[in-house]
Amino acid sequence: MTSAPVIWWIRRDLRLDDNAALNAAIASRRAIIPLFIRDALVDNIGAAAKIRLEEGLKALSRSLRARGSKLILRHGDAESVLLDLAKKSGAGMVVWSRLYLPDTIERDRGVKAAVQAAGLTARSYAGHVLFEPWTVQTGQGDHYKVYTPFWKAVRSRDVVLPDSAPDRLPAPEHWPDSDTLSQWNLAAAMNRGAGVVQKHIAAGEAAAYERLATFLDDRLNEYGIHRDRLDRDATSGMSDYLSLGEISPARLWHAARRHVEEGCKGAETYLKELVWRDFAYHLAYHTPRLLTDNWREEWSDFAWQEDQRLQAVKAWKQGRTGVDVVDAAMRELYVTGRMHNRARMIVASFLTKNLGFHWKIGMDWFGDCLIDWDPASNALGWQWVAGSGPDAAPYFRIFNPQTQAEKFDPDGKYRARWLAKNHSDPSDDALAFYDAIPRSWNLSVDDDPPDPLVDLKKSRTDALDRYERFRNG
DNA sequence: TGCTTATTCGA
DNA sequence: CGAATAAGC
Repeated sequence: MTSAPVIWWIRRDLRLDDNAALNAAIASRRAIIPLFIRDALVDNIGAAAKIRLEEGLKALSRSLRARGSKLILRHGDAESVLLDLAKKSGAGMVVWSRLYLPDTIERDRGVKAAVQAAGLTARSYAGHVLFEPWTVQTGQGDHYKVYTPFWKAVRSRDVVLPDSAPDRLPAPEHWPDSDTLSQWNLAAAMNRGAGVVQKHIAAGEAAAYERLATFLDDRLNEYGIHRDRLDRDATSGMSDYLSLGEISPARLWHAARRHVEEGCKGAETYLKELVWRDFAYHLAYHTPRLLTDNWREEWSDFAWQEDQRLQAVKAWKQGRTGVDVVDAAMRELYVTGRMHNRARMIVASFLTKNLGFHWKIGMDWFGDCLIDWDPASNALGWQWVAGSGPDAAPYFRIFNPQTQAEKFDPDGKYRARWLAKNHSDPSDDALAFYDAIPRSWNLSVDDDPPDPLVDLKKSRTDALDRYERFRNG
């Protein structure tokens, strides 16, 4: 290859399959320099997400090597890194997959302008979502604010059929310098046993497809029935792969659509869940305050609990609320970096309703602990539960954790798995929590089980009273 | 993608 | 008298 190389700027598309930016680079018949930049936006992600990113980068790096290529790592301001690398490598073009959150849009706009001003070609491509936010509109030309009409608007749409991964990526004559992952030490952000979370991660495209195949073969048919069960492995498990783009939503869409056509019962339900992710991006794009503030602006008057009860927040984070299903879920989060979707709703309702704390407190904790961290989905989820978001229920919904546990963990298996209490022989997972926590928490497996932080009945009526006061101004 | 209370149903 | 159902939040 003698012509100027093209830089494939990798951000949240750690995949070779179905990657329009990569395919454009290949179509250009130039040498490709795969580049990941650790910039301020990367530095800002949570501790668990950083560990997950490190594992994802390792997997991508291996996969690139197997195809005669190499992952180049650089840190610093994206614009300067790109311009510097382009200059030193003689690259004439930069390609990337588009992202849709305000901070990434702002960064990418600046980068595109700077790259073009330097005389290079900059091209961006779709792929992180199924439907780019500006492509879904109501009859009035507005954006959708309620899920069901959004779903109806997109359910029959065509999604471009994914391209498969290239066998080889043309390499440049000289590889530019690269940082190393050990230099970056992304795990250092975690002030606790990173190894515990790491053990639960299976990063990379190959792992994603393995999990997907199992899901499609063994679980999709019953997905509609079992997906809410805390005590079963009945969910897709695709969220962390989607978060880093190790699998494309289009790939999942087509897999599920094929199963719908084959009469698979749960496939439609799964498609709906996949489209919720798009809906979240869509709303975050059109109303960015979704990510940081109450989507319903009148909620700024809501009387959240004040700081004097922060002990309760601490207990929530540490899985010591004394409400078993809540504590089990919070420990699952801390140990694995994941939490069952149904459990996310239960703990969110408990924090925002029973304890009365602002949803942002919970969202920030999720941001620090989740390996599948996705700002749009999380903001939508937390605001949906709190009641401050779009598509809210016409009533003030308060989950009863006890009822939820009986419905979705009828034999108590989920609770027993994550809680050591009342068991002479606690599970490995329950014990792992004590390896994962920082010493400063000062907790021991021999501690007495905590008393319930609040009475469920009273905290419910208190929450309803707060809501009534808010509604009546 | 809920919960509670009141009411009806059916043994 | 417990289970199913309906209404209202």
